[in-house]
Amino acid sequence: MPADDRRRRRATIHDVAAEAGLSHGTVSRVLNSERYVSATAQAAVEAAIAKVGYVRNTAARNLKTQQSHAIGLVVHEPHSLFLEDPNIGAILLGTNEILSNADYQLVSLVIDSDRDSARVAEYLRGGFVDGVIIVSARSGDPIAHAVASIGIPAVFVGHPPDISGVPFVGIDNVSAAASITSRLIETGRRRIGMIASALDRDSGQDRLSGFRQALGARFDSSLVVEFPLYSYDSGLEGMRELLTRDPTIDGVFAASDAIGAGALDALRAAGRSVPGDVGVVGFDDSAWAMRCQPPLSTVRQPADELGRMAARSVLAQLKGEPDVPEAMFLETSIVWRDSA
Amino acid sequence: MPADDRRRRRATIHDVAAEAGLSHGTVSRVLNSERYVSATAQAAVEAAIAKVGYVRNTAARNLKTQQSHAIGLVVHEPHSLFLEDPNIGAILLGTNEILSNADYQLVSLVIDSDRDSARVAEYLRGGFVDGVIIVSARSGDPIAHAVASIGIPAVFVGHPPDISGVPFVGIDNVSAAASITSRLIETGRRRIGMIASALDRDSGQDRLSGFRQALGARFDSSLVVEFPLYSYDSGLEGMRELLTRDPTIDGVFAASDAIGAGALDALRAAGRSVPGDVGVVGFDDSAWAMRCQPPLSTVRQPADELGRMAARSVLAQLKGEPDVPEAMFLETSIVWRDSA
DNA sequence: TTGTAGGCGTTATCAA
DNA sequence: TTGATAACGCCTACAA
Repeated sequence: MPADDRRRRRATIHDVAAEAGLSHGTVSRVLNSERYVSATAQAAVEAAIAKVGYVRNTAARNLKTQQSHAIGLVVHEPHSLFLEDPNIGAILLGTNEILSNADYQLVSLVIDSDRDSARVAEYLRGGFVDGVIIVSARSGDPIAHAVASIGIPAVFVGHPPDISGVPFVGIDNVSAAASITSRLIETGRRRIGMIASALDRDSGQDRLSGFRQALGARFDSSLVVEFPLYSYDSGLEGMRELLTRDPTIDGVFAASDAIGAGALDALRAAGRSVPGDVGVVGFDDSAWAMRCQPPLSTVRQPADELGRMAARSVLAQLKGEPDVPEAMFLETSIVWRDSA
Repeated sequence: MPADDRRRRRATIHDVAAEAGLSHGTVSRVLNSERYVSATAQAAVEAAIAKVGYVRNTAARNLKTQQSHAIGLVVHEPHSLFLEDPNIGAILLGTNEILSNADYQLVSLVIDSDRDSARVAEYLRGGFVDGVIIVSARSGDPIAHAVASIGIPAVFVGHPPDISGVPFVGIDNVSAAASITSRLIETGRRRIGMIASALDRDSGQDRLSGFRQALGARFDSSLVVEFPLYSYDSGLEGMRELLTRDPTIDGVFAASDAIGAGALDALRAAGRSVPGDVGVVGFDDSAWAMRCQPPLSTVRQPADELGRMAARSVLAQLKGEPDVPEAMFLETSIVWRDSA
């Protein structure tokens, strides 16, 4: 193929207009499928577009319309967890699906430091995106507050405890946690502990609440250990600690599957059998759960659908739809495997 | 906060100019840190920018400069694997780090179907990105060919066997595979098989070549099974097949850790001990490897650095640097754990 | 060293 | 139903 082909100027609306023998105004109307275009004009324009290989110049469109046609996905998570957390990937994919069908571009913004935080806040303020989806915000999260104050269309996937007025989608962590804890009780466990985590987020708080609620009077705060991150290491260390506090412990609710996997390994190292000596349950139904020995009983959360809902919500806000619901909960279910 | 604050028009270069008592030409020069700006002007402009809260309008800039200041990251991988493959996330993070420091926006483009393929090709052709990084392309990949023909600055992370002339970064899969296979031999395994995968990619092909090369005359093609995907299920099924073909098999090279994890589970189900009866090694040093029972000996590949290198390469091409190397290899190392 | 003016490719208003 | 025409905010010759 000839080298000069590569550098050929991109076709504009004017080229299309010339080719079709019409004005660029008409071409623009066809492009935006407005009313008042004759069938003849329509056909001529379409043919011309194909002929000259026209594709719309986004920069020009964005400049004129004052919109970026992009939506930001803010993930506030240390890099290592970004890779480990199965929900984030699924949310990303679900979001991307809806957005790209609606001709919006998804821009991922990963925050891993305070510097990133400032950079992203500036980015949002700069109008680089028309809307924003915020995943796993914590209380006191600067981005969450920036968003609330900028007044840009936004939606939280899981909401930070200290913000209101911004729509969010999520699951009912309290009842899901209560429900899986109950089954630990029903299978006869007497001394049930929890490895709690991410208490600066609603998910972390609510899972702890649900646990407490299910146990009622039998709740024993000395059987709860807390860690900042939903990670394997938290599970490893947490389980060791729990074993020290009460060697007779026979049931554990891990706040995430990664934690559950760590707990399982700590238990094995301590010579306890699962589910024989100790029953363990997790949360997420991530790849972790399937891979553990034994496979983990856990709560399944529809992360991809969460992403889709979030995307639909921003889109609705962008279109100025009147009744965008502020809270949307999706159903969870329990997957019963071998660990309890 | 007053509601009208939210809708206040964004400051432009003109506002800054007015505030600073200069022309917008000068302001623009400061913004682009050009020569010929007096220290006085510089200071005045900077103060004015802070005062009016100016942030540059990307659309206008892009329209004028005919550049998008965005780089596409094309990931050609089914959604399910996108979530499982640890390398992809790490590549993404590495890429993002370099790009955002250089004031470029990373746009992730996930391809999961032929329709996506066409959409993305169109996207690239449309000038939505100034350059593109392509991960895990296969031979015959339409995107890879589109990129080559469009002539847009590009780089492959791992290169498709049938394209040349486009720079790529990668690891030496052949020698890494040969090296880990050798250690299987050195530890006394006699009947060594391989669960190969992704033979339509250089990584898959090369790992098989390395395996074959290490075994030399002892290579036995009946001990090689092939699967399209680097997945846990491939490992499960592949190991079962291998066991059927030769029950005396005592060594296995899994083309990825996910495959290795599957193989381990199949072995356990078949009542074989690892590393007692059978030695197993993987590839990637992903989270899978650590979590297996027993932990997997494997090849460590620096995925994040691969991402950084790729990003630097497109940036260099964009700047028109003369000697952008066409092939860049990064070192791998072997992580010896318990599975062999 | 600074100011002025023109145009990047759209969309959108207004006449025709 | 269509065609002119004027912005959108910025960069960049060129003139001063």
